Amino acid sequence: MAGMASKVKVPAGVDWGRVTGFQRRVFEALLRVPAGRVTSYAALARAIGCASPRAVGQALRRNPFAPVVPCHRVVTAAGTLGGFNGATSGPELERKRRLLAAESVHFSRDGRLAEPVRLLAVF
DNA sequence: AGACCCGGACGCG
DNA sequence: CGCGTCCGGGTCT
Repeated sequence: MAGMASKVKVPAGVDWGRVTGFQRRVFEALLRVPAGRVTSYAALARAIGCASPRAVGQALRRNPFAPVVPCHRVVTAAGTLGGFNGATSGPELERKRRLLAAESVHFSRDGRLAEPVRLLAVF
């Protein structure tokens, strides 16, 4: 029985044929993170058995299904925003912050997650 | 084959 | 506590 690990329904418009196997694993795992919660690159990597959080960031950067595949729900393990759409600061990051704010995920003035409890270490 | 990348852990000052 | 350093896996050229 292949693909039984996840019960998450694949949203319309998402075509796994357009991405690599690794990207698919990342995206499928990410689809389990609900609005109002976030996860980290490291946690996401762990969830799919990958030792390189950076490789996950790489996959998310090239996410062709945003925002259906919610790559904006991935922050750094330290609770800072991380990157978005190839940028680690500037307007793009502001966009990411606003997407999260719309899901009741807020950041303090020091740039860290206001409510760390919202970060799923495992999922 | 080489460079690049949306991170993270660790070591030091 | 804040920095520098190295490691890591995957993808693009």
